[in-house]
Amino acid sequence: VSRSRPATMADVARLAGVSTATVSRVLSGTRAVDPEMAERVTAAAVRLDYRINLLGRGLRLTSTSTVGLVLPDLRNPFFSTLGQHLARAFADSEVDLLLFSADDSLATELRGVRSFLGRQVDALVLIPVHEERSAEAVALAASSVRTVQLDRRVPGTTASYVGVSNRDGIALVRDHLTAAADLDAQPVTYLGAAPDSSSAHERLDAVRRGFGADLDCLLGDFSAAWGREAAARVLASGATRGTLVCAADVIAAGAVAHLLSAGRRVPEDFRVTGFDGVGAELTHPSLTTVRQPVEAMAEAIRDLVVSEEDASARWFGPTLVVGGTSPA
Amino acid sequence: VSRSRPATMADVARLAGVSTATVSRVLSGTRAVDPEMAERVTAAAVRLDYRINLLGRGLRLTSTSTVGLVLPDLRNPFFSTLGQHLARAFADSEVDLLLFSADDSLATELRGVRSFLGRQVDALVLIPVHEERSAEAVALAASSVRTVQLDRRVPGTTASYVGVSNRDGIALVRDHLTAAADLDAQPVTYLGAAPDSSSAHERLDAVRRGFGADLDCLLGDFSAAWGREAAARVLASGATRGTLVCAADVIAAGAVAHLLSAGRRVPEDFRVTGFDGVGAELTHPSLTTVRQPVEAMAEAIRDLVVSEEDASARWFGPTLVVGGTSPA
DNA sequence: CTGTTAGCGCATTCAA
DNA sequence: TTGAATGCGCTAACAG
Repeated sequence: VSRSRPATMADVARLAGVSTATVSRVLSGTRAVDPEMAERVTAAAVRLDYRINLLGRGLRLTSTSTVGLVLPDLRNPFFSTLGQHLARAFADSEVDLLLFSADDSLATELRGVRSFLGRQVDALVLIPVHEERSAEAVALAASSVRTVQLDRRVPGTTASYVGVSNRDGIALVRDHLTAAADLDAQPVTYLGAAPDSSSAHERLDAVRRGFGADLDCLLGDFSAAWGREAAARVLASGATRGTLVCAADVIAAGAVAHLLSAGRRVPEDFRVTGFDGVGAELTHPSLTTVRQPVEAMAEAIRDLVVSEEDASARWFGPTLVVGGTSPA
Repeated sequence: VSRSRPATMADVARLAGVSTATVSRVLSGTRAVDPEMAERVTAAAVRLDYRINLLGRGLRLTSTSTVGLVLPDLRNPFFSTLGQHLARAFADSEVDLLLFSADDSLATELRGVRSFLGRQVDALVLIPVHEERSAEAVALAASSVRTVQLDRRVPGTTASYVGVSNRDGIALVRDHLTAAADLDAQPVTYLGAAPDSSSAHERLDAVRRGFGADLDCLLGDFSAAWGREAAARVLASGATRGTLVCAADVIAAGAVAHLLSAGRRVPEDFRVTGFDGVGAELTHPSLTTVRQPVEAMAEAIRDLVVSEEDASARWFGPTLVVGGTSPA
C-alpha cells in the first residue's frame, strides 16, 4: 500500500507536456482538444493514477453536484426505505446523494445540516426530528440551499415538502374497518406516537377526526417495543377484543406479536392495522397497512432538487394494503 | 429567503477590522487571541451569518475530519442497524460520518468509493457488495486512505476487517438445537444466501461443517421474500416437520411467516433459527437467533479509524438469543 | 499576539 | 486550440 502524495493535475500536465488547463479540459470534456494531446493526457493520468480532488473542484465552481439527506434514525425501516429509494433515484443522475443520521438528536441533526452546508451541497433533503424544535435546522438549511422536507415537516418554514396525506391514509383504514364489521363490538384504540413530528401529529388528528374525539389514544414512539407495551396496556385494561389502529408498521408488528404471545387471536379477537407499508412480508398474519408510494416520492424529491422552481408542498395519495390482521 | 453571496472570512475580517488570519484563529480556537479582538470577530461573524466553507478548509489542511461509509443496501435491517450504531459511535467525536448506499450495485459501490476519496475523507468503512467483484473498490479505497471492511470482506486485500465469527455463530445454533432435541426426527435444512458475500460464504461453510456436508441447502438472498419462498420449497418437498437454519433474521422471519400461513406450527412442527440479532421483537414467535455485538463492533471501527496502527482483522464473538421459534 | 504572504487543487478567464 | 495567470476560501509559516 503505497501512500505517496496523490497526483494532481499539475503532475499530469508535467508528464504529458501540456498545461494544467489542457488537462482540465481533457478530463472534464468541457472543451474540444486536439485528439493527440488528449491521448497523451489520459495516458499520463492513468500512469500517475490521477484522481480528481473534489475539494479543489468544488471550491472553484459554485456547484458540488452533491445532495445531502439528514434523517432521524436509520433503524426505523420506513426511513431507511426512504433513504434507499432516494439513493436509487439519484443513482442515474450526476449528483451524489450523501446521508447523515441525526440519531434522533436535535443537536446532531443541526450538526448534520451544518456539515452539509459547509461542504457546499447543492441541495438538502431533511426528515426533521421534531415538528417544532427542528425549526432552526430547517431554517438554516433553507436559508442557504434548496431544501426539501420529506415525510415530516416543520410548519412555517419556506422549505418544500414531500409526503403522504395522513388524513387520507387514516380514512382508508377507517373505511376498511367500518365496512368489514361492527366497530362497537370491537372498540378502537389508537396506538400512536407522541405528536413530536408532523406525521405523528397529523395521524393523531386524523384518527380523532375519523373515529371520534373521545377515541382511546396510547402515545409512545415509532418502535416495535412501544407496540408491544401498548398492546400489553390494552390487555391490562381488561379488553378481550378490539381494534388497534397503529401509527406505523413497526408499532403494529410489536402489538401483534404481544397479542399472539398473550394467547389472543388476530384478527378474530383483535384487529390491527399499520401505516407506511414497509416490511409487511416479515410477519404472520401479514399486516393490513397504508402503503406510502415511496418510489414516486423519491422521484419527486429528485425532481424538486434539480428544478429551479419555488418552494412547494406535495402530498401523495396512500393506498390500502389488506393483510391478515383485519377481516377481509 | 435571502440567498446573497455567503460571507467569507475576508468579509468578517473587514467588518471586524482585523486580518483573515486572526479570524481563522478566533473561529477555530487554535491560538490565543486578544479577548477584545476575539469579541469583535465573533460579533462580526454572527452579524454576517458567517459559516465556514469546509472545502476551503479541507483543501488547505490534509484532513477533512470525515469518514465515509459505503454499504450495499439500506433496507437490509442489519446494515442499517450497523450504520446507525456507527453514526452514534462518531456522534461524540469531531469527525463526521457520511453514508452512501451502493444499491447492491458494483458500479454504484465503486462510484461511492471514488466520491468519498475525491472528497478527501480521512477514512473509509466498507461493507463490500461482493466477495470477489468488490475487490476493485476495496483496493482503490485501501490504496488511498485508511480503510476498514465491516461484516463482509474481500479476501486478499490489505484493508482491516471487523466482523463476527460466523463459524462460532453457527456452532451456537447447532449446539442449541442438538441439545434440545433429536435432529434426525426434525431434519435440518439450511435457508441461506448465495455465497456472493463473505458472510454468506462463511455461514454456508460453517453449516456444512457443523451439520454435515450433505446438508440440504437452499440458497437465495438476504430477504424475507426469499425466506418465504424457501420455506414454500421445503413444504413442497413433502416435509411435515424439520429444522430450518437461516442465514439471516429476515430470511427466518419470512420462513416463519410462510410456515404459519401454511398452517404449520412453530416450533412444534418446524424449528427456525436466524442470524444477526436485529428485529427479533417484530415477530411472534420471537426468533431464536445469533446476536452480533453491533455496538462493540461500531466502537472497534471508530477506534480503528482514528488509530495509526497497521491493518488488522478482528472477529467478535456472537451470542445466542433463544426465542420462541426453537425448543427452550 | 497580529498581519502579511503563500499555496492547497482546480476551472476559467484572457491572450496568443 | 493552447498556455499563462487568476482566484475560489481557508490555515500555516513567518516576521514583526
